[in-house]
Amino acid sequence: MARNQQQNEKMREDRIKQIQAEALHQFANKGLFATKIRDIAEGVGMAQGLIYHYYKSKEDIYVELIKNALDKMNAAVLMLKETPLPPHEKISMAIKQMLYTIETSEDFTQTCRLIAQATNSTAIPEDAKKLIEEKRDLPYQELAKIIAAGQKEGTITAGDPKELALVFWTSLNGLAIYKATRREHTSMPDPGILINIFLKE
Amino acid sequence: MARNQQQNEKMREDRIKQIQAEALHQFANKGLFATKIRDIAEGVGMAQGLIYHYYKSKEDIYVELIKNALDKMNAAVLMLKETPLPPHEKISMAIKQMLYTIETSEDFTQTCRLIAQATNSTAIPEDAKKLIEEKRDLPYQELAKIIAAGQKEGTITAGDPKELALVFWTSLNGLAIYKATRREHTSMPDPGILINIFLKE
DNA sequence: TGTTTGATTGAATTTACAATCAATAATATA
DNA sequence: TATATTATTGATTGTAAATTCAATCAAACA
Repeated sequence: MARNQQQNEKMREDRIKQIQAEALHQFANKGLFATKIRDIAEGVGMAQGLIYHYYKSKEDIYVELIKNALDKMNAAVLMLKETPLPPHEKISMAIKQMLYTIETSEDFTQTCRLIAQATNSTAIPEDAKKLIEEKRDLPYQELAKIIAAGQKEGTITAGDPKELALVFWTSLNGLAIYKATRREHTSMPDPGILINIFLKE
Repeated sequence: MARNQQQNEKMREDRIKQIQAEALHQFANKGLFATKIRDIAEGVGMAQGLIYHYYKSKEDIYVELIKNALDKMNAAVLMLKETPLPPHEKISMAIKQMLYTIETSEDFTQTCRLIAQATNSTAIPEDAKKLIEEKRDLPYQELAKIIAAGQKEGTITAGDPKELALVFWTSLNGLAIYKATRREHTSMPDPGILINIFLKE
């Protein structure tokens, strides 16, 4: 009836991955509205029309990327949560890890950029808004829990855990965004600076 | 030859201020491309065509707003520089001041948002890119100088002044952006958390 | 070999919007 | 009052871009 099922699906998935990769790159750099379907198609090396064989619309691609980005971020936070380390070591590990990843992974900084753009604009698809609404608070919440646990142990600085978590996440996020726009010219600060905010010496 | 010069110019300036205020609001919320000239015109309560009596193009409005935003930000930093206080007090004053302004001034958070969006997109007018290139480094540089001076006096934490300045500015910026998208629901952290990063006790 | 299914193309269609423009209104000055 | 000047409107124009579509291609399988 049809060509080999597995091959077919593999091809389809490959194409979709290509489109996603190119779209992430374009959306992260230029945003939803300045990115043209033609740009994405050209980037992948296919005709514009073919994009619509795989996605219903530009917005659909965008929404899927937003979902993936938020999920990836939250998965990382949940992994941190599950790591069998005392709270203060979780915090210092997370800081080092994130700074290193910002430094080395363009994919990661672009993901941060995509989320930042979406979070800071009211002109995004309804579905994207819902996803952000649902998912953006998890990092703050989980970090606040870790911080509170560390405070009980006496290893983490005093202060409202939610406020500390807010500073933690916005700082690292801010650094990722900063880095994204100056790849070559900058490097991340010493993790010690940030670790100092949270750990008692 | 013409109607009273002063009155004419006053009217013109008022109109321009109206357009700027509305455009800042729209651009900050939706970005350059999602904002339509009609949106701005409707917001001010004028016909679309009239916008073009005051500005050559949508991009021109945008570039002017970017310029104003960067200049405002830099003026604040230069004022801090000139303030007759020892370095560590400048830093703690700046932190308190910025957190308070974020909390109370929507105009300020929107200005931060506008700059953030522009900085994070490659799809902005050439002129805007140039302005950003020229002007965005001043806060980092001036803060680094203040920090270095405080370190000499022994009142500010050790560490590369540039790195500390980077953390300072990205953190506060990150908080402004965060606040912009959640006006009612959040308040800023205790300034002490941030002050702790920079001052020796 | 012929049929079916999915991949692919690029031209055609449609829509949305920036920018222009001709016409009108309001006011100042001569 | 007549003229000049600027403000204002909203319809018109031109363009760019999203989406659709008819046609072709390639591979599997009967």
